[in-house]
Amino acid sequence: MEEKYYPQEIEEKQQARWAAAASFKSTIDPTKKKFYCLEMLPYPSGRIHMGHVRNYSIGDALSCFKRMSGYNVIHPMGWDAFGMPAENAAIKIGARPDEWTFENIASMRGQLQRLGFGYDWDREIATCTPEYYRWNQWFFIQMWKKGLLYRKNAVVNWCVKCNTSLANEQAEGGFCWRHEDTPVEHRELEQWFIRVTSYADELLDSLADLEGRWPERVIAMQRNWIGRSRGAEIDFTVDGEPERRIRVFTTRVDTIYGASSIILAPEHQLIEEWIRQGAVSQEIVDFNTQQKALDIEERQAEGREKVGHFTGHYAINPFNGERLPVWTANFVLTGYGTGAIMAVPAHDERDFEFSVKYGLPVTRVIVSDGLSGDNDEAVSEPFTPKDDNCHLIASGEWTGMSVPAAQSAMISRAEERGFGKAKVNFRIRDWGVSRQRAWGSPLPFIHCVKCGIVPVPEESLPVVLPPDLNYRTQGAPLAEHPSFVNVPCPDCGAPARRDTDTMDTFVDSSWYYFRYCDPQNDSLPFDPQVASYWMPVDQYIGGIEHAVLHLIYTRVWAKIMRDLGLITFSEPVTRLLTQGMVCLASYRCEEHDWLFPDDVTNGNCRFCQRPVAVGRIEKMSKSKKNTVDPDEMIKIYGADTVRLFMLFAAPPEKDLEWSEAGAEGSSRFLNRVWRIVYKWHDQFEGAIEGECSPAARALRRKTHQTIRRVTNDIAERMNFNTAVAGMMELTNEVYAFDGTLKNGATPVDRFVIREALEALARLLCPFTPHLAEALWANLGHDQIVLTSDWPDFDEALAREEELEIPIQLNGKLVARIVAPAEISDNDLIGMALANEKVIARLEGKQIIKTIVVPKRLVNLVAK
RNA sequence: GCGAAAGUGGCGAAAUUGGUAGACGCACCAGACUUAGGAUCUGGCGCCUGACCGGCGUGGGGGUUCGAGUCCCCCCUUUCGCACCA
Repeated sequence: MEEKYYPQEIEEKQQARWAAAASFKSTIDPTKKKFYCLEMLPYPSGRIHMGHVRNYSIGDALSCFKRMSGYNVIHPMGWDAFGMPAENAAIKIGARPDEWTFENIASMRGQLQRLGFGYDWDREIATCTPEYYRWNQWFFIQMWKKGLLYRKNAVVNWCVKCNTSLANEQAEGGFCWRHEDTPVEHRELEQWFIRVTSYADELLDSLADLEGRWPERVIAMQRNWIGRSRGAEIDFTVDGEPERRIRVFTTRVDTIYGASSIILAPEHQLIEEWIRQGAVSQEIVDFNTQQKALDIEERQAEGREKVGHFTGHYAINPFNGERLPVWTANFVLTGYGTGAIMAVPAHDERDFEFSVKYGLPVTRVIVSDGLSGDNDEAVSEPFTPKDDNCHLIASGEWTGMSVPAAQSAMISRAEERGFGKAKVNFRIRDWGVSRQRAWGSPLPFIHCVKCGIVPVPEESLPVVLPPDLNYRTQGAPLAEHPSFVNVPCPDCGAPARRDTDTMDTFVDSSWYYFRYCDPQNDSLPFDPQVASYWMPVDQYIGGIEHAVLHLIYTRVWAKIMRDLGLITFSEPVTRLLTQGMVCLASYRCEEHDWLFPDDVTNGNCRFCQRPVAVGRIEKMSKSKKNTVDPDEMIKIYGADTVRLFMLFAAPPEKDLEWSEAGAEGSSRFLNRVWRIVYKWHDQFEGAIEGECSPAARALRRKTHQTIRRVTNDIAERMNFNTAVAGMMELTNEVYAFDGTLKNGATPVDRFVIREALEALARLLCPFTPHLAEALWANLGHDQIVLTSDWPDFDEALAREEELEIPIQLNGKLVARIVAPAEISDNDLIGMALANEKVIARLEGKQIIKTIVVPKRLVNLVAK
């Protein structure tokens, strides 16, 4: 054994041993319980960053622990390999996207291997290979046949930087998800859509099953995103044109007697029609033109003023025959509900604001129970509770009914009379999956003038992306590739055109982890039998940023696969952990923007000498110039230290601040472990279990307690940070015991030390696998420790013999006494009462009550 | 504005069921070893009080309890998500 710890040497050597032994290869074994541990696959940008290191350190620690605990673990890795950066490289430097991508994959795979993560590389996939995207195409054809995929002309979100359309999830808040400073535009395009809305109810309802297993935050975000609201659609006829109806959506049909106007979105088709017919004033025409010209950002600007105009038309309230003015206004959204609302100013904040501004009447129709309520007094603010402690007033025959009762009764009436019906609306939309990019999965469809849209026959899949595309063109590279575009129609043989869009890359990541189960299959995306062994994923680990992107799409995809008969379950991910970000302080100069730490001297900008705002601690990012390169840290400290720090510095779901001093602390600990193992590794001859000295017994106890604690911290809570703290304590105890052996160690002492060090080596496996492996070998073992058993502990040896028991007087600590662990309550009280401090403090007082919590404390209540 | 989470030493954090607040680590201080140490080992380290004794202490205020970081109510702050969704 080397006297000093040389991490780089050890790491290379142990990685070679694992590779030679195929330590992380997984195969189906029906006799063993499986555990599928999955981390979100990276985009092959070229370099891994600290966020990846953290993500994968967590996953690897758990995988290793589960493997050692007897599970048949599958722990795969792959590449989300389609996407914009490769295409940009093609445009900027003339690279071939496939070559560029595979080079990046090779270098990142090397980085992951140097970190020693235990992946089964035989299962590796890259989503840009025809062997993979072929199955995207296959899925699309199955969905098309089932009506789950369709094509329509639609107004879509368009990012000018990506130069493509985006799904709603990718344009949240009006900005592109990849370019947070770029507002999306509206464009009208013919697009492919996946019918996500037909799963909306199920997506929402089964979130309840994920509670306790998925982070509350993610569940809340998905609930909000799906956004189900139950209400009714009610038809108002246009006054004077009884055949023409305006359908509104409302969740508060009970307030309909308080409606004082009907408001249409500027894009509403009736407005368009009236404009065509010249049935509205020039004012309305101008307003309409102006509103439609605004982009999403402008329309959503904070505090935007509500603006509207009276159209000159009226509509009839079907419940009471009242004649209501029809307006058009900017705050009514075209994409939600019917694009038309009934405004009830007394019971809706937006309607109130609008109606007050334009002098529309405000009529109360709901009041709290116990109040009579009338409309003699002006309404000063809207009253919006929806609970059943309110009832209706001034509402004809419905007056006096509770809100929920009125809602169902009024919907029934509308249904009877044919002017309305119950209706559930969702915020979530169908998933727009067309992308006007070339580096993506081609769509397996052919457009024929005679036959329409014809799917490519399954036996001719995959539709391969041509390797010789010209990316440096104004137009679409795929459309400019004649032999790709011009194909005969599979049905009639006439000349036809291939679809030249590609799929959203979120399609690739929606099902990639199913492919890991059966990565070579060339007749199906995966064998259902094989998937039924490994799936669902037991633990998924990744960033929160995918809460309503990937994590919704992948739930949808599983339900689609279930309906295609490929799987029998509906939720693909049993447990989800969203790890915190890796952060570092950032620096910003008002003139030179973000600065590297090296460009800040004495708090001033190196370029302009202006004082630098010592920025907030922010997520590491290139644009903020606060990144730390994992490779450099590995060179300095070794992979084990970097991994240990990632797990020790904070609990996994919390943000973590990278700290060089903290990394040094982790390194110091590993060196400390190494040194004590070095000191003892050849001292175990004649070691024998036997009667221990008190100090030796204490160390044994600590060893067994530590095994118990580390096991529990990982298995029950995934609190790797406290597990590490436990191992540090054990190490400290070994040093303390070592310090007591000035006069030499007995054979029993040697046994106890070996037991502690072997336990430590095995407990370290999930955290610092290379070091653990090297220690294990140096302790005289031939087999690979990472694939050996997790240590057991002996409850009897872990049990404390004596306990320090705090004595409280009226809940305040007055003394601590040391008592045998198994002492009776009465004896413990006796010891407490005999304590000097207790006697002094009790003087002149009477004990009223005594509380004993066995093994924890004694509380004397006295007056 | 709505929703969610969080607030504990100089710092990162522990405290698993209401039961010794601050484990473990960083930084700092002292001692030992040493030619030297930014190595290593040992000790100290919430605040006030010179030490003891004692008092205070988990964002602030109230409450429940023998006992509250933990449970309940009100308030403040921060972070995150949503943001005209009728």
